[in-house]
Amino acid sequence: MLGFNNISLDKKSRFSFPAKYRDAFINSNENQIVITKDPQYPALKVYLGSEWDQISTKLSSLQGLDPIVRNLQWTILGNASVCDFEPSGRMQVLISADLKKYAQIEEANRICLIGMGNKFEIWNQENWEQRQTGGSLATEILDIVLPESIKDMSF
Amino acid sequence: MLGFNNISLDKKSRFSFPAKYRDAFINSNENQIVITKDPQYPALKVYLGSEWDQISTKLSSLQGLDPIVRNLQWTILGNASVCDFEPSGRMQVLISADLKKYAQIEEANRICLIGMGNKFEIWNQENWEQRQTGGSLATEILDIVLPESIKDMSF
DNA sequence: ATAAAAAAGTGTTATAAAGTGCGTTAAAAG
DNA sequence: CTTTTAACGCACTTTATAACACTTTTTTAT
Repeated sequence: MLGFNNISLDKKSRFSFPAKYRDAFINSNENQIVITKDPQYPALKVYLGSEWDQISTKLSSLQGLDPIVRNLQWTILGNASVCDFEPSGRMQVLISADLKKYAQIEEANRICLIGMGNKFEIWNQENWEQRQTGGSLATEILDIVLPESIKDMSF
Repeated sequence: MLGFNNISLDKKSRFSFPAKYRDAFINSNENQIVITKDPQYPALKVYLGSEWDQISTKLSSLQGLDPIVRNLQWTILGNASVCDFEPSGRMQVLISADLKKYAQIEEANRICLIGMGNKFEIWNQENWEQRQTGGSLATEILDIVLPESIKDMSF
C-alpha cells in the first residue's frame, strides 16, 4: 500500500487498484473501501475497511463542541462513501460526482493514486504536481493548535 | 553495503546489484527491496526490507496534519516502490518511470549506485559528479525546523 | 400514474503496453 | 586460461485501459 500510481478513470468514473496491491488486500481480508474528503487539501482519502472502522469510531466519539473536531467530523465522516470491494476480483471503485468535484477531477480522466502505507490519497494530476514541485506549504496548518484529543490520530 | 558503483540500466529500466553485495543480502535474509525518492536531492534511496519496515511504520503513524510530516510522508511513502528480491538470483530491480524522472535518469542508461551502509543511493551520473566536486551543501535544509516527532528519525 | 427515454452503474472482452524470466554474449577478474 | 560477473536480447506473461453490452435507476412527457 505504498507508492505513486498514475491511473485512468473510465467514462463512468471508475478506477481499478493496480494489481500489485492485490496480495496485501487479500492478506488483510478487506472487503470494503471507504473514500472521503481530505480535510486539508483538494484531494481524497481512501481507507481500507479495517482502518476506517478505527478512524471513524474514534472520530465520531470525540467532543463535537470543539470547532476543529467538528470540522474534521463533517469533512471526514460526512463525506464518506463506502464501497463493497472484492480483492480477488477487479478491484474497481467508483468515485462519486461530489468527491470528484472536491478533488477537482471533474473533466480529467487521469488521477494520481498515492499509497501512504495505511491509506491512499487520490489527487488530480495537476494539483499533485504543483504540490510536489511547488514552493512551501508551510503556513497552511502550522498555526492551528490541534486539540489534545486528535493529536495522536493520523488521518 | 558500501561503495560506489557505476552500472547500467537495461531497456526496461532494470539494474542488477553488483555481485559483491550478495553475501550481505543473503546473511541478512532480505527478500524485499524498496526504492523511493530522496527528500532533499534529485536522487533515489534504496532500502532493504527490514530497514524499510521500521522507517515506514514509524513515518506512517505520525500526525499528517503537520505539513512537514505530511511532505515527508508524500515523498518517502508516496513514492516507495516495493520489489520482491531474491538475493540468490539475479538481484535485479526495476526503476519506475516516475522515479527515473525524479532522479533525472530519463534518457541515460547509466546510474551511480552508492552504498551507504544501511541503504543505497541512486544518482544520475552527472548530478553525482557535480555534488562531489561542487561546493558545500550547507544551507540547503539546515534552516528547516523539524517537528519533534521526526527528529530522531534517519532517512 | 405510466411509459418512454435518458442517465448512471455494472460487468465482459480485446488489445497494446509494461513487466518478468531466462539464455547468450561480452567483459572483467582471478 | 578459467571462472565469474555484467550487459544485452528475446520470448513470454501480466496488467491497464478502451470499447462494448447489459441492467438498474432516475427523469421526463403524456
